[in-house]
Amino acid sequence: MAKVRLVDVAAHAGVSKSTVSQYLSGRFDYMSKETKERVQHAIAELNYVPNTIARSLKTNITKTIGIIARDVTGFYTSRTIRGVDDYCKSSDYNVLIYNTDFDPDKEAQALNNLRQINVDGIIISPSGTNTSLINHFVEQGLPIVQFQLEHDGAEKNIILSDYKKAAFDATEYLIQLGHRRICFVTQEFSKVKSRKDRFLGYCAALKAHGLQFDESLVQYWHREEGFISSPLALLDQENAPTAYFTQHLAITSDLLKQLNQTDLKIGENISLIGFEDLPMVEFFKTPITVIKEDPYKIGTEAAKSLLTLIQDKTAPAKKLVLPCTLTIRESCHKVV
Amino acid sequence: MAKVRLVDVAAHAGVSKSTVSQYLSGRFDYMSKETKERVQHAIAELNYVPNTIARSLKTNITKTIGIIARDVTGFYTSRTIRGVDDYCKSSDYNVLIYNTDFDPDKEAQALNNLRQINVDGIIISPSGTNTSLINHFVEQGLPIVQFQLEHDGAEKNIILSDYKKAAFDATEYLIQLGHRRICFVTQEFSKVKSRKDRFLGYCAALKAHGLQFDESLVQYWHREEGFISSPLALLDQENAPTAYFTQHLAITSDLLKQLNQTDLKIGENISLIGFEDLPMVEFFKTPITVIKEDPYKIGTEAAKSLLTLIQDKTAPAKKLVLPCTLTIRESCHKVV
DNA sequence: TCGATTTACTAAATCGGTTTAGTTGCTTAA
DNA sequence: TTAAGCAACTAAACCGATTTAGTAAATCGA
Repeated sequence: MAKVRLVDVAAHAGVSKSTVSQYLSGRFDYMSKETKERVQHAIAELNYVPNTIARSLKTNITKTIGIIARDVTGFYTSRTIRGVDDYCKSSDYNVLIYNTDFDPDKEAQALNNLRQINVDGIIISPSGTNTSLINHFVEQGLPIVQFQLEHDGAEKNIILSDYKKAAFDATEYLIQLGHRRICFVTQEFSKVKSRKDRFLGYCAALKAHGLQFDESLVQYWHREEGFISSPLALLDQENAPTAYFTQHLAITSDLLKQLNQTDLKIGENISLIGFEDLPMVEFFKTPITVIKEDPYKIGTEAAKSLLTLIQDKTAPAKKLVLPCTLTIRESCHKVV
Repeated sequence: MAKVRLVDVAAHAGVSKSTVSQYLSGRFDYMSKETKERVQHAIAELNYVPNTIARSLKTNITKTIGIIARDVTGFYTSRTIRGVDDYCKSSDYNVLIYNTDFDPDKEAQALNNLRQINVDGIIISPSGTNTSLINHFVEQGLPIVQFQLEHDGAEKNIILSDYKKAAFDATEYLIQLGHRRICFVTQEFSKVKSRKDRFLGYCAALKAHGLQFDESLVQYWHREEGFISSPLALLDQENAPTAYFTQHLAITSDLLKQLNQTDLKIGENISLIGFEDLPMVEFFKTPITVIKEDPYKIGTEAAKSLLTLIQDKTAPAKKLVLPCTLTIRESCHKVV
């Protein structure tokens, strides 16, 4: 049973290839009702399924996009991917995934691969290292939408959360609970706007409430090396912090591990507030108060932007900033 | 700057298309060293990147596979996908994802879509409803590997965990802690071998330790409707269970919610053991003891099997059953 | 020395569609 | 009456590779 091709349908219906092709793409401009029905019948009878690859070769449209993100396994990434996928599937696009594990080389590899196989567009959580490659592709007409991380020179077509406001809100919430010394635990952020914004939000909240910014309360964490110096060490000094504000899930998790080894009780004599929601948090010893983003929505919005760009390459660049929500649970105590 | 095609390379190197093509596919059988170098040069100079689509059209090879699973967002699924993806990427295959959300229609849709776009193979966690469609595709020569769920009439090329032994081990562990009445909480399993196996393992352990099987200790859970009757109700009856053995993450989670609303203390006066590991379990009020599968490995093994099948369609069908590990945490107490 | 091999290539068909530029037979309008 | 216009198609070029069959020159064996 050889595959049924368009020619077979044409022969069976007694028309030309062109006519069948027109039929398939819904161009009925000058097609008689009778012909239309004959083609329709032939397709049904032969159980014809068009060959997508042949079509792509001619049209240069693959109906496939790629998503490049850190790790499907992650809470945030998996939800973003799900959002992207749902939106794409509803518009008949397929999505290819690429995990980068924060590795710029893998990211570059992913970008190049995706271009080589002619995807119609790419959604990427950029490391910042491949900005010029991305821009190069964009210039060549390959639509790319970014999310999660904003870097200098790459502010177009990007979906983000309102990190600054979120950090402001979280900090203010702690201040209103009576905290005066809030430890800001972050990755190095000088080159990443999305991380800097959080810091700015933190500072703004301090200022708005007449609090002095204290350099020593900014603690750094590194993806490979962990904490540069343990944030818990601060507790032994005078003017110890009463709250920790962690800037993403991995940091929250690492700090949580450390806190669990002390006698401190989170939500009683030490507070913790984190960026990004956690899975299964309802079963935690102390459910953690967090700034929630909406990764699923980020995914759908990114996909929406991308498909718009694909359909109309001249569409204006779009930067979308989604609100975050402070989700209060039990990890922050009142200070008197 | 028009795209560089194979003809351009050929012209630039002063050879024919065929020669360049041979070069690209590494068929140097009768190629002079000089020609080889000229082609190499031309490719480098023109920055030539082959058009994958054109190649696919002729070769009928897309170097793409599809994975159909429940939901990327899930702990188990995301890890399986990661395994599949890692293995595939290392062999230069791309992977397309399809989420089914346990919906057989979406599953059928996914299968049909993937076939239409000519993927080289499919990895699927089958619902059981589309067995004939799957078999039909397999007969037509499309390699398919299944995982996670085994159904009658679909026992070939499948990667599973050793559910029976795992359930035996978990049950035995509870028995050795002194439990005599263990509530087995499960989805309806009559049509799903992978679920039935767990039940058989449970029964076997009871029998091995001279315990009587009690029908009333089997409780059912349904994906949409939740518990058919609350397993907690059993606690009010005489001969109440002292332990719950939940058959997958969603059930564990639902039961956990219910238990958290009682005065019972898990690991002190009620025991809970679950199938499938949980994320962030180290931060739980009571870290749950579970039977761990290895979804990542299931993914890599599934991909490995699939690529083998793709490379050699006559390769023998392979059924792989991976061991599980009982990971003891703090949710099971001793009964005296 | 001459046909048979072998080496090193190439021409042309092919994959299965899309699309452009026609073609043909009827209607219209002047 | 006749050129223009239009409806309803179709022939053939094209997308960019792979692959088969074939060719010309060099080498080989007897």
